[in-house]
Amino acid sequence: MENGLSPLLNPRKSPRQERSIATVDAIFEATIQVLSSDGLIGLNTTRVARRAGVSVGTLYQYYPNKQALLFAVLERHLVVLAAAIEKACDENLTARADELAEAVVKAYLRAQMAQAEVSPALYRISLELDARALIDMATRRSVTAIGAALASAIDAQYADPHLVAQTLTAALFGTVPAFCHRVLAPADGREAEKQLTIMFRSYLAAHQSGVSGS
Amino acid sequence: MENGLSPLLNPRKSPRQERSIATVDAIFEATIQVLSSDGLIGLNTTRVARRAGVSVGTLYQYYPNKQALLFAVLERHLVVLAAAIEKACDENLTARADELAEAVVKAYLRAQMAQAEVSPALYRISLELDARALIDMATRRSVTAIGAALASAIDAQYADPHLVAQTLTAALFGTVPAFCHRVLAPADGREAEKQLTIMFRSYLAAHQSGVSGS
Amino acid sequence: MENGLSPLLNPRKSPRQERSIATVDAIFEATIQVLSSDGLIGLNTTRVARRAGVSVGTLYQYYPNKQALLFAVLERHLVVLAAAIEKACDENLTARADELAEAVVKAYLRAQMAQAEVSPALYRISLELDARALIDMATRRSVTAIGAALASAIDAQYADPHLVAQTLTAALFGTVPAFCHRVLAPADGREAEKQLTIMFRSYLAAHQSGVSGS
Amino acid sequence: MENGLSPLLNPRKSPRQERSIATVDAIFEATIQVLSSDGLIGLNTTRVARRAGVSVGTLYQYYPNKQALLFAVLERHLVVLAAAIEKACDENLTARADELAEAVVKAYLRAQMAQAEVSPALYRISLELDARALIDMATRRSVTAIGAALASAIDAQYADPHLVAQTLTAALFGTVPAFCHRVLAPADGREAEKQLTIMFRSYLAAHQSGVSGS
DNA sequence: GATGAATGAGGGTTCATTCAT
DNA sequence: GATGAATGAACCCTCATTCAT
Repeated sequence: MENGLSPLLNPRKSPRQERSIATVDAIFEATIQVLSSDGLIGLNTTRVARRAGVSVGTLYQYYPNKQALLFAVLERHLVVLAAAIEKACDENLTARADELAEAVVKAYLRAQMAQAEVSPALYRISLELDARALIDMATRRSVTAIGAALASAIDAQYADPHLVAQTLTAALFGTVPAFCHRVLAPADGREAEKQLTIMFRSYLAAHQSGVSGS
Repeated sequence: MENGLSPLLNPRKSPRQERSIATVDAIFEATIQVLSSDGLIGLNTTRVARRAGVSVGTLYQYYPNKQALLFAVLERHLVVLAAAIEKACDENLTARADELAEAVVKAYLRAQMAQAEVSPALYRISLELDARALIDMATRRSVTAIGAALASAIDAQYADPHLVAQTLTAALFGTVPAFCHRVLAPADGREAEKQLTIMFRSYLAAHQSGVSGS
Repeated sequence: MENGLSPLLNPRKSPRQERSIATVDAIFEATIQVLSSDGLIGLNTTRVARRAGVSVGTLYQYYPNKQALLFAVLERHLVVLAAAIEKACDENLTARADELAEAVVKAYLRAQMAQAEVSPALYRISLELDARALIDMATRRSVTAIGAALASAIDAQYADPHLVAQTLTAALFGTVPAFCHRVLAPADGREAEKQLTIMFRSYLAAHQSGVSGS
Repeated sequence: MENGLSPLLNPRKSPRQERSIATVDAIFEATIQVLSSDGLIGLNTTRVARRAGVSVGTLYQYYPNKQALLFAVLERHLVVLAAAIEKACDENLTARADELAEAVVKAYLRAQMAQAEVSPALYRISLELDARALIDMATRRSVTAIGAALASAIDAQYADPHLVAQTLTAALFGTVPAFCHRVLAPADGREAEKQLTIMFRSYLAAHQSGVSGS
């Protein structure tokens, strides 16, 4: 919240506020569009404003600076991802570990795909200075949710569910973008999902039986 | 610490050439330093030149433009990573799958750690336009090496070693940076290595026995 | 002193547009001044902007690059010249050839003199790459106008009025600058006009009688 | 001479001097070649040196700076033109005026054509600061030579042969380049020569009969 | 004398941000 | 509140010229 602006959460609004909100949204969407079509490098405030159908001045009335714009977009992206993982975990609180693995992988990938347009550009942003806080937020939520689900899994005990959750989160937030960026060339989404699911399932299984390598 | 520029590998060199090589190297190292300390956004040719102790003009005598500078750094990084993986695979061509998994994870992480200074910044570069080719090169080498090692593994058959190799490569090139960037906060390198090894081993084991999920 | 930029001829304009127009004109005039005082080599966008009393950024809001600036100035110069010749021809469509010669020479010289400040510098521009199109435009207009006037001249027939028109145009656009640039040192404008008129008249007379040399 | 350097005239030379002369010539020719192929804008000292097969340092040993290089080329060009005109005049000292006209036009055009490669670029140079002196030299020689020839022409008296000579010189040095630069599109050299000759002849004839316009 | 690596001032251009209207 | 013209610092890059070797 302190990082930039997140004006997306006010419940009640006056007519004037409604217009404001429409404007904020227009700018927000324009940012995503410009990001998709021109990339991070091609994104500048003038372009965003034009695409949003407002003037630069107006843009600066709602977002204090360019970073805030990008942070807002990145934030929503990460919030959506985190929420998807949380939902999958909540729905599998008392499921078997392999069902959990499948659910989490599917949820994450579905959320990613839904925002496929922007995500490449967003990864650029997220690596820029100070997005740390946002990413921490998202991964923390993911780790917490997965950890809780593991702790309550019906079929197994984990020595360190937090550690396992961290690993899965890292693999999720790390590997998937790698898949996306055609590291895995022929990998249509389905195949990626399948392989990741296998990997997660077997990793969880390994931890259940207490194997701890090296 | 070779030299980072292809056409400079001649064995005999005049004093003048030596000076050139020293300069190229200085610029190359300065790029890494500036990247580490100021980030990709804070990197500009003037700063790099100053840090290298040369003038901008000199910089442009050896690198045609700013991108070339960044590419050179990224290229060396990726080449080192790919070579490390290849070496690990070669040395485990007739080993068991779990030994291979351990070796590859270890090799990759060691190589990463050795270049820890730069790697955060490099991931920024690699997401910029046109680094595609370099990344393709590195991942292709990784996939090929791992695939070959799997095909010749002593203890198992894989229905699709290439696919498995691709997945591991993606997990490697994707997850590890995520680990690095404190997705996994308390994860010291050791722990990351341990968990990744477990994950890889179990994933390979899953494929050996023919489990294919979903 | 119109405005030098095509899309600004709208009759009604807001205060903001007026400011814009004033700015464009200021930049345009500044370009001419800098060209006159510092020459083509000494002209740079910073200097032009400063002389116009605006910032470089503003300059680039109205002219996409330095060339565009120079082209705008050159274009207006050539348009004025071409218009002057056309007017002289139109007014002498049914005159005698010697009257036409006199009128054309006088019109061209008058137009030149009126812009004497810039013309030296402009000839530098016109020799740079891609001014071809502008010069073609101007000479084409001149050739067409003179050709038409010759074809309708009351006292003579020309075997090839187009060729004659081309020659006169070349002599006009070529010789006069040479005069200007003190090839003809003591030649005040009057004398140049007189001699050129004689030359054109006699050249036309030679063609009337069908003499075709060599 | 004072403008830059003209090291082309030393009659006797030691072996060392011979090598020097070879170098100077190589640089000189390289300048012309670069001028022809890359234009004035594309000409820089490094390129010239490379084309000459020497180092920049060497170039600067023979020419104090870039201007000197260009001046040398321009000077030779103008010297050749002036010499051609002088020769034509000398050979027609006691000829008829129309023969003189023809001879001068032909001589000038021949000389131009012989250097056609460079002349476009040279006109760019000649318009840059301080080529004034060189151009004055050439035109003065032309005016003097033509003036003398007119004064001794067998068939006519001229009230002011100097003025006539100046006009012809201006037309020559001015119109011809205009012809060259396709003001006169279909004008192959022959046609240009023919028309110019007609123009000069008739102009001279007009002056013979004492017509003085306006 | 010859070399070419090094210099660095200077040029063109961009763009985040401001502020008068 | 909205506008968009104006700003100017900062960036990338070039090239005439120098000088240690």
